[in-house]
Amino acid sequence: MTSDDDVATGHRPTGRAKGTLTSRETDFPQWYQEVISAAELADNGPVRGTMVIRPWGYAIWELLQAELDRRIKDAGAENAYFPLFIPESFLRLEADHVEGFSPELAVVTHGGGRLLEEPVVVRPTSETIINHSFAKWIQSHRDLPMIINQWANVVRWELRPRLFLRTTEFLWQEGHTVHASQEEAREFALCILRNVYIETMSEVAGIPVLAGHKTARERFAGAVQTWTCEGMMGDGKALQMGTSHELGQNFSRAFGIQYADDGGQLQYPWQTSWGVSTRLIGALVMAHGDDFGLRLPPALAPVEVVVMAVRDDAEVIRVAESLLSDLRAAGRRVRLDDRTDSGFGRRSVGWELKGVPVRLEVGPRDLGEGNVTVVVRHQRKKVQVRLAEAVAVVDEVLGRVTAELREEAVGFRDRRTVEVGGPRAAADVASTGFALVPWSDLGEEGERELADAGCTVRCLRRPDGGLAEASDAPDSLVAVVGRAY
RNA sequence: CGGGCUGUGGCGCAGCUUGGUUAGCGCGCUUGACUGGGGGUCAAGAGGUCCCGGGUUCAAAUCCCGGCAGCCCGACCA
Repeated sequence: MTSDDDVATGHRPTGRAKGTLTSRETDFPQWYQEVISAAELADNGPVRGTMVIRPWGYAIWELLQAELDRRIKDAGAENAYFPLFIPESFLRLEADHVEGFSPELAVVTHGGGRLLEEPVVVRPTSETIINHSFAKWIQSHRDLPMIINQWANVVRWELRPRLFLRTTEFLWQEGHTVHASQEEAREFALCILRNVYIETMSEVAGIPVLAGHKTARERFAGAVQTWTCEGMMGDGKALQMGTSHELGQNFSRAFGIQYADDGGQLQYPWQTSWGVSTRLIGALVMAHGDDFGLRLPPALAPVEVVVMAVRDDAEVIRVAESLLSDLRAAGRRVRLDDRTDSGFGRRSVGWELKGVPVRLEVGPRDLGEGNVTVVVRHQRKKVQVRLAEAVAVVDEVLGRVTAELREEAVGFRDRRTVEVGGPRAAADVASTGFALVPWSDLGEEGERELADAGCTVRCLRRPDGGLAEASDAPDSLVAVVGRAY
């Protein structure tokens, strides 16, 4: 590397300026909307609360899907698909479940031009319809464990929609499992939490998460225990990024799932369910984005390296194409930007907004010296390197992006996390970040007080940050309190 | 459910108070030239049921009535 210059030129640190994003500090929600639009991630759909996921956003989702799917299958799951439409009566079979979801159901009352005898609901989640199948499939202890995952869309009617974070229809993965024992079910729920969710969020997306279990108030409708991953976004607010539930025997009793154990006795099995959604794309935007746009970890970047031809020049194009094929041969997702009829600044800004981790600028000036320019998105640094070293440098840079994004996010989160002693202090701290409060200082009454102040217990953990065991006394745990999306 | 606000080219807005030729502006788009290492400059263009229906008037984006849609705040829900 022969030089090392910051490229932060010509931007305004605050406020709105022509052609740039509103700064995160000025108005975070406004910035969020602008990034999603400018990076071409998504548009609003014509029906309120619906979302058009554009190619760049969908490509991110496909990469995330692939990472998750591989880990889910490693955990022993098989993929399947269940219907979008569920008989309304199914929802009513589990009391807490129906009570939890009723307000947000979309219900189809007409079909084929006539009133339906029994309305069907558009799935808000698939516990009921999948358990209907489980009841038919499971007879013997030899059928267990049953571990099924589905990739699907679900609908929960939302009154306050936000792209990716809270939309009426969204895409997700939902896993549903059946086990012979409570311990095995619990272990499995935790295995998904750790080996699939936390690992993907931290190692692949570079987003650190706090994990723990929900209070009774925040628990999934129908679950006996809900485990969660909570991330801190760039404005200090909490985002629930994934949940894994122990369902106990609630659904197996409601749907009559029974198996004969090895002694021939009929038993109700123990279940789990778990899911993450396109909301994770919102997390990616809010956890890593800066005032210049998205910053993507390479594993989730539809394009890891863009090779930009600065000029329409035969030698420039030749070198750019040669770098392109070298990088491709090295297994990188790479794209050539040779739209030299469009301004260089416009193109640079465009790739920056989209969060492409590395740009390789190939121009006559560099080539004259046998160099190319490497631009590192997450640090906004430009360095000139020898042409022959370019692929190796790109490789080195891409190799450290995710860890550096994660370190930055960890530092930010830790600076905004404070230990306090009661609900009032917790609410205060939660206005900018997370408060850690002993559950014994809070309790359900303190939890209500927090709700009045606009914040919630995101999860409960051991004082050392570990997950609680069943044997842990509730009063020995610590609550993570924050304002939530 | 209560209160407030807004509907005008693809997007964001002005015009409405005080009715009057051809409804403007920014961004985006098209074409061309000059440019070119961070949203460049200039020129020429395309693009409109002014939300819908009715009324007043010689004349309505503008005034009146009704409807529809959306947004914000509050309440409710979680």
